[in-house]
Amino acid sequence: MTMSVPQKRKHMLSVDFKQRSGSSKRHKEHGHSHQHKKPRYVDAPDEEQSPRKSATELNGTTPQKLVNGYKVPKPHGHNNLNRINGVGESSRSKNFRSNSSTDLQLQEQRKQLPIAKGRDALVAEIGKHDVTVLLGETGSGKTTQVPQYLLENGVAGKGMIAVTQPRRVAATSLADRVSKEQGASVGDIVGYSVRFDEKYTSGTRIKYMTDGMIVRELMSDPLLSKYSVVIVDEAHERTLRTDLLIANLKTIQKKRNSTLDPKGKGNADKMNPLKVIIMSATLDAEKFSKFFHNAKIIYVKGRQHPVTIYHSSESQVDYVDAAMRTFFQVHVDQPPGDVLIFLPGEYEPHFIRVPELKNALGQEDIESLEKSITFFAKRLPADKMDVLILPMYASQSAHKNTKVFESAPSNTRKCILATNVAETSITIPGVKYVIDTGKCKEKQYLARDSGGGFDTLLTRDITKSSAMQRAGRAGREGKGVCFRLYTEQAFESMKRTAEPEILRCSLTSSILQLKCIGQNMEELDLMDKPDIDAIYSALKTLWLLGAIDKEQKLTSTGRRMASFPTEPHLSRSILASSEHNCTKEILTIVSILSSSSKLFLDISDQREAASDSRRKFRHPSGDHMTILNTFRSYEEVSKSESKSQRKEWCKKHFINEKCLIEGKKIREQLIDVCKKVGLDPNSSCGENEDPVIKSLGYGLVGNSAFLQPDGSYKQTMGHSIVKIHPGSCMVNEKVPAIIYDELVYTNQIYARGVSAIPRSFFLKHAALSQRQA
DNA sequence: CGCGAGGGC
Repeated sequence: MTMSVPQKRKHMLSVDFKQRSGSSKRHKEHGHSHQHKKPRYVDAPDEEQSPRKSATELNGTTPQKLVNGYKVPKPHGHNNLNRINGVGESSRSKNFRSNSSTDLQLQEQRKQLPIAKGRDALVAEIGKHDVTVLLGETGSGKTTQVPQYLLENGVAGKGMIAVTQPRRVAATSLADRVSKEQGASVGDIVGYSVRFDEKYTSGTRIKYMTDGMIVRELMSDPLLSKYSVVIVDEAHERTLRTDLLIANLKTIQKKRNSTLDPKGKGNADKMNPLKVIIMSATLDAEKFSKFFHNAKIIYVKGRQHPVTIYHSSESQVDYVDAAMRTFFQVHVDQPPGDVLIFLPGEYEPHFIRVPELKNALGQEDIESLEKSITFFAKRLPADKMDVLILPMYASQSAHKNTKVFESAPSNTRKCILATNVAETSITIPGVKYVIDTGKCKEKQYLARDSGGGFDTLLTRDITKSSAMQRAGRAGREGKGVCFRLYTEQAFESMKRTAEPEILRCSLTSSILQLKCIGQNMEELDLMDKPDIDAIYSALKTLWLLGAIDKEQKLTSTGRRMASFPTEPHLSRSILASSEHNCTKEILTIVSILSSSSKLFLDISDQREAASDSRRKFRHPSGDHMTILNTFRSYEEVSKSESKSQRKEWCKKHFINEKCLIEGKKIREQLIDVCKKVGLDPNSSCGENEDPVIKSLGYGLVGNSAFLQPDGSYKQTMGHSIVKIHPGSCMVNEKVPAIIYDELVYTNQIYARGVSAIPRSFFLKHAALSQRQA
C-alpha cells in the first residue's frame, strides 16, 4: 500500500485522447447521405440541433483534452425525412427494471415516451401504406408502443400483430412489459412465442416472438395468414432469419394485398391484407425502403443521455494494454461510475503486459486484463476507490455472470470486461464510462464446393454502427463518457454496418427449410443474395445427407429432417438412430451439441485440473460418447442430490451446468418431434457404442477425415489437412478415420467434437448414396 | 502444446 500512483507512471504511460474534429464530421458519423423524396414533417419540426455540450474538464495530470459533446445516436442530417418529435426524460428500451408502477403511472409513462406525441400521425401513415420503415432511436418507445397504437386504433383489423426480435430475452421481456401497459397478464391480449416457451391464447392480439420462430411458422403457414401486421424489429442486425422473413413478407404481400391473382381472377386472400413495418436503427433505412419499392421512411426521435466521445490521438497497437491504462486514467481522475470495457474475446494471443506477472500470465485478453488491473489497483493510494473486476461473456457460467448485475459496495468501482454480449444482448446497470478497443471477433463461414466448409473466427475492426452502440452503453442512466482506443480517422474508415449474416454463414439449414415451402434460395427475392457457390455447397451437403435428390428435389428424409430444430447433420443422425436402435443415446448427444453453451468450460490456469477431472467421463471412441457419459453421470447425480449439490458436482468436475440444463430442455423438445414423425425416442443400445457412432456417421459423413501416413488427418471430402482440436479427448490419438462436429479455422484448421469411426463405414455409405441417387 | 464472438429453431 505504500506504493502509490507513481507506480502507475512507472509502467503506464497515459493514453492520449484527442478532441473530435468539427461538427461536419459528426454528421458523417451518422453515416447518412440521404436524398430522400419528400421532405415533410409529421409533427412540428425538431428544433434541437447538434448538442454542443462542453464536457467536464478532466482533473489531474492526464493529458486528455476536452471535446465536443456527443449524443448517441443523433438525428442530424435527417431533415429530409419525416420526423416525429417527442420530449421527455428517462426511458429504457428493453430491459425493464422495477415493476412496482401502478397502472396509472404506467399510462403516464406511456404518454411521456418520445413516440407518443406523434401517435396520430404515425398511425395514419402506417394505415396508408403496406410497408413502413420506422427509423427509431434508442429510447423512443417504438417497440412497445407501435403495436399498441395499431391495436387500439383498429389498424390491425381482426388479425394478430407479430413483433419479431432477434433474441429470446427481448421477446419475453417486451411481452411482459406491454401486457402490464395493457393491464392484462402475459398471454392474454399480449403474448410471446420463443423456443421452449410460449404464452398466448386465441384472444392474443400482439405476439412478440423470435425471428426464428416466425420463420419456422412459415413452414406450416406460408402466407402467415394469422397475422394482419408483421413488425420486424432490429432489422438492421440482418440476422439470417430476419432476412429470410423479410424476403417472404414481400412475396406474401404480393399474394395477400393485390386485388387480382396472377390469373386475373378475384383473389380470395385480398380480404386478409398484410401490413409490414420494418424497424431499424438509423444506418440502413434507405436500403430497406428501396427493397420494398421505396417504402415510406418515418423517423422517430429517441431519448438517450449525452455521451462524450474521445478518440485516442494515436492508434493503439496493444489495445489490451491501452485499455488498462485508460481504465486507470478514468479511475484516478473521474467521478464514481462503473466502467465497461469492450474486448474481442476471452482469449487472444498477445503481448505480455506486466513484466512482474510474466510467468503468472497467459496470453489472454479478458483474463490478463483482469490480472493486470488487479495488480495495479492494489497499489493505488488508500483514498482511491476499490476496484471490482468482473469478466462477462456468454459462454461463462451463469453464476459468474450474475455478479455483473449486482451493485458494488459504495466505495467500489465496478470494471466490467465484456465481449459483444454487452453490446446488444444485455444491459449492465451503473455504467458511466465505456472503453472501446474497437475490436470484435467475427465468425465467417467459408463454404467449400466439396460440400461443407469451415468457420473462421478472426479478430476484426468493429463497424461504425457497432462503435455507436458501444458508446451508447455509457448513456443509459445519465451523462456518460466513451473512450475509443482508436483514432477518429480509424473510426471514419470503419465500415458502416456489418455484413448480413446470410453472406457469412452456412446455408444448409435455411435451404432445407425453404425447400419445405417450395422455395429455392437462389430464386428468392432477398435483400442480399448469397454467393451461388455457397448455395451449391449447401445443396451438395443436403444431397449427401439424403435430404434432396439429384434433381435437388426434397426427399421424404429431407422433410422429416426439417421438422427437427437442429442442424441438418444432427437431424440426419437422429433419423439414422431409429434404424440402429439408439435414438435415446443420439438424442442426448444431439441435445448437448445443440446447446448454446459448451459442456466443458476451459479456464486457462486450471486447464490441467479440468481435464484430469473430466477423464472420468472419457470414452475411448471419442467426444460424442464422452458427452453421453457425462450426461448420464449428471442424471445419476440428479436422482439423489439436491440442486445445490448438483451445482457443486458440476463445479468440481469443471462441467457447465448451463449446458446440461439447456440440453435437457432441447432433449424434451426433440422427443416430442420424434413422436410426431413416428420415431421411438426410447429405442436404446445400452452400453454398446457402435450403433451410436454409425448413426452419427450418417449425419457427419461430410465431416470426416482419414489418417495419413505422416500422422496428419486429411478430409475425405475436400483437400484440407485438419488437426484435432486441443479441447477434444482425441487430441493425441491416431485412429484410421474420424468424424467431427465442425471445423474451425484459427491458426490452423481444427476439428472439434471428434470420434473414431471404422474406415469401412464410408465404403458402405458411399454405396448407399449411389443407390439413393 | 495447441484452442477460446454473439445469436436462433
